[in-house]
Amino acid sequence: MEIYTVSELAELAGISVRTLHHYDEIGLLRPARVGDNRYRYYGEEELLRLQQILIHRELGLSLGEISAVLDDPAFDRLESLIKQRDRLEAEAGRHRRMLKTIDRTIAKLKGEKAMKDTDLYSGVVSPQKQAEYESWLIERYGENIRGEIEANTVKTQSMSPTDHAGLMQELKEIEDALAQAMQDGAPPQARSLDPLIERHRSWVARTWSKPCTPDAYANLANLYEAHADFVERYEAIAKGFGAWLPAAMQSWAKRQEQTC
Amino acid sequence: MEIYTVSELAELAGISVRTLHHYDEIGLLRPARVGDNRYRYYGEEELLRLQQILIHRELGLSLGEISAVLDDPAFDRLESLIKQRDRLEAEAGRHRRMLKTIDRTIAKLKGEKAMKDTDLYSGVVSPQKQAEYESWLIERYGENIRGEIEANTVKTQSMSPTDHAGLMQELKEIEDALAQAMQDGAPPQARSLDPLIERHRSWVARTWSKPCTPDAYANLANLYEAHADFVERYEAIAKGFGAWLPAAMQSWAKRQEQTC
DNA sequence: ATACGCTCTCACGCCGCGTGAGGGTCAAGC
DNA sequence: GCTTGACCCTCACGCGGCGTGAGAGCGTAT
Repeated sequence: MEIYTVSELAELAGISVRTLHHYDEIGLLRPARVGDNRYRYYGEEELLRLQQILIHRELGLSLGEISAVLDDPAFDRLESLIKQRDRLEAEAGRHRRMLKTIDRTIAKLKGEKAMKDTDLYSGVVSPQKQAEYESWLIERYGENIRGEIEANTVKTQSMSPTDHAGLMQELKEIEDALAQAMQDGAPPQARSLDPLIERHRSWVARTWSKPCTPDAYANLANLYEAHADFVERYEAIAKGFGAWLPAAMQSWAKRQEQTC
Repeated sequence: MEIYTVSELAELAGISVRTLHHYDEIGLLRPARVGDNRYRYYGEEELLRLQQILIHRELGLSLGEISAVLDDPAFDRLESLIKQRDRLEAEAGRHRRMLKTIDRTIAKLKGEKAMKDTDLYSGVVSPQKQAEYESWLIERYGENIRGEIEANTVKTQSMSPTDHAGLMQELKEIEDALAQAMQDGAPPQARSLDPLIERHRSWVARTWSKPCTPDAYANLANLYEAHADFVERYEAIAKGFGAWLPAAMQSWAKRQEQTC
């Protein structure tokens, strides 16, 4: 059994002694033993836990989240990874929008184009703020549906035509596949739909700049169901699809929550 | 000429009023005018400056750095924007790579769950651990190492159980011999180890589909040293082997490079 | 007049530690 | 046994980038 002092473990892991003290303070990584002299001693197990901590830290989790994750006996690595994936995708989307914004700003500086003030900020806004804004929208879709649509168009306008077309093409493919499934007689609750619904959710996650949780996804389904514009749009794809799709989405979301 | 109050500008930019106050406090973004009532009023110019600030902030500059950059009289907006664009693209690339890595890890974890019943033989590390390990590796050591990992796992996965078992048997023999040498008191730098180390390198070369140069071999040693799974694995063979083996590998690699 | 929303200025709190200050502990050498 | 120097400890403040009140003034509509 190997035993490490603070500085040994710190050097091994490439972190500072202070960091180990801190992790002890907040109960994230306790020493295996503490001597009479109050020296901290760590063993193999703590080394492994520290590795886990550092991995999650690199992926951008806060220390609180990490300790929750690691101390959850039913810690699901898969779920955790999927969460990370959604975060990354949202980030990537933000980056794409920022790129477009910068390009347009460059164009403006060169005097080639005029730009509206609101356009200056598309993509530049902080992720938290935008996330807040969007979840707010979804919570209150009923009264603010126009705002939502407006925000959406502003957003998509800030994309290049080719990007936008590609995104729409992808959405169309997913929707067509879902409509086909419906026409083949699949009930909205069918588990066989899961891969398609997952693709759909993933697409949505990319256009939002916040993680699309099952909960949020279910809210989106409600929105689809409640608003005539959306119903119309989906009915145009296939008869009954305007009701079937939200049902499928809600069914999927429910199952996700149950398995949590 | 447009004039904005704090809350107007904040909403436009997707930031908080407090943030504008803060930027005023630290002199990063001063209002165009301040009324008798001490209200802050911003104009077009401030709007543009705020955009610059937010872009730079997104790119990870501190507010101090941003103000230094923006207040440099030789500051060229166009040039700066182009630089930011480049950095942004690099960031986006990193994100894409991380996404891929996570996807691969997810795929593997899902495969593992589905095939849990058909758990034929245990490899070097459990596939679950390995999946996690790979994403960590790529985070730490970059994209270039991915090819090697990929080739490695693909190869071992595509092998018949008997072949795989044979390979593992051979590896075990080499490692046991090395561990024996260590326990007999050989320091990692001993030249007498060369034949064994060469056998080891040769084994590695066979499992990689890429040439295993001394340099690559030294990198592998670093990995062995850095990751707890490997350390654990080698410590299980013999106490201290987890540190000794990488040292021996590195020593060998160093000598190879000198003789070149 | 009064109510409501916007604005202001303090001023403390949060995270993830860095960076001392001030003092004990341990092994080695004189 | 005594010093030296390298460790270790516990406070405790500081930083950056704001969030989040509290308490008070301003502006406009009814």
